[in-house]
Amino acid sequence: MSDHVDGSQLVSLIARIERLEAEIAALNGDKREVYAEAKANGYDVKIMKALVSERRKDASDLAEQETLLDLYRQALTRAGAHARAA
Amino acid sequence: MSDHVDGSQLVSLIARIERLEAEIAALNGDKREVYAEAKANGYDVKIMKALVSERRKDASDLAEQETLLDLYRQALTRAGAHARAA
Amino acid sequence: MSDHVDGSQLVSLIARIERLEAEIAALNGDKREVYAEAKANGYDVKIMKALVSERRKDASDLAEQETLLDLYRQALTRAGAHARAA
Amino acid sequence: MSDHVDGSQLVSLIARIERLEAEIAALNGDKREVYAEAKANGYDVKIMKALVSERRKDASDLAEQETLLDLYRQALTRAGAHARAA
DNA sequence: GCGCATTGATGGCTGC
DNA sequence: GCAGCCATCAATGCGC
Repeated sequence: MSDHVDGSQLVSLIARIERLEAEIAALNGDKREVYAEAKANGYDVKIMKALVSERRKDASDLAEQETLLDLYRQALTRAGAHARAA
Repeated sequence: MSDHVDGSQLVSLIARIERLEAEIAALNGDKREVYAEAKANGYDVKIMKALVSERRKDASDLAEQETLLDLYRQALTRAGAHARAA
Repeated sequence: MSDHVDGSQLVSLIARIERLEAEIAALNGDKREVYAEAKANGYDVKIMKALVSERRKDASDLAEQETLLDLYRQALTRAGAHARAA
Repeated sequence: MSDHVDGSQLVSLIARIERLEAEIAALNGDKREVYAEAKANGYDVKIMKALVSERRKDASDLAEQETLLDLYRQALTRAGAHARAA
């Protein structure tokens, strides 16, 4: 009897999860529609996505560790690393 | 002057996208909470996720191409293919 | 002078990474070719991939926690959860 | 008898795929080692990955559609879109 | 040209 | 408490 799982609680949990996933799927559908509309109005969807992604990053990175990245880039340049560091 | 993009329309589109993404993020947060609650009640989250995933597949696959997969499995078994087809 | 990165070491590390990534890309190309060949011989690529994936799982899961998954499935069935736990 | 699959050919194909996947897995292991070594030498792995990714992109994008992206950025700026296009 | 499948990147979780 | 690992999510590339 010990390997007996409380079904009704599990049902409830699973139901909540599936409800949330359904809502998420719906919203993703909406996103797709917005992009479709954008394209219909002559915008380049790929670029728009890049822009959104950029804004998402900027929001979190707070001016960023760009500094360190620059430093590495310079180090790479100084040392050579020509032709894709082959 | 042709490479001039209608800013206000773009703003609107981007805003709608970002709104949708925010809602999706919130729902994903909710999902995480539900799983946390499940875990707190002694359920195995990994298994639960497998179950949800399974139900998702079943919903779409409608009895499935299981047939063909079985056929391939049998072919593999018949011909040998022991120890991971090494 | 402290924010000075040793360029030659970085170059070496990056070069090794890029070498590895190039080899991986090549092997992925080979995989694609094998699948193309399979398709040319009348096999269903999608099913084959499912099979390979299945074997990969089986290899790691070692008979698995199928037990617990079954238990959850049963609990769900017992309690109802009809129509996708709506 | 028609739903009979040539087992030995399938075995061979699957075996080749699994061989390739094993090699790829090994190389990915090597990559992980290189990054671990980098970290041990004081490099910031996350930044290094960003750098590698950047170089990967640069290689393919050939100077890029940066132009259009800039245009969109400007349009956005002109029109307002303050505070994350809320 | 669209949708899907794989691959790469980020973030959460677990073990030390 | 942090580092390493794993699982999820976004993004690119391929096939239909």
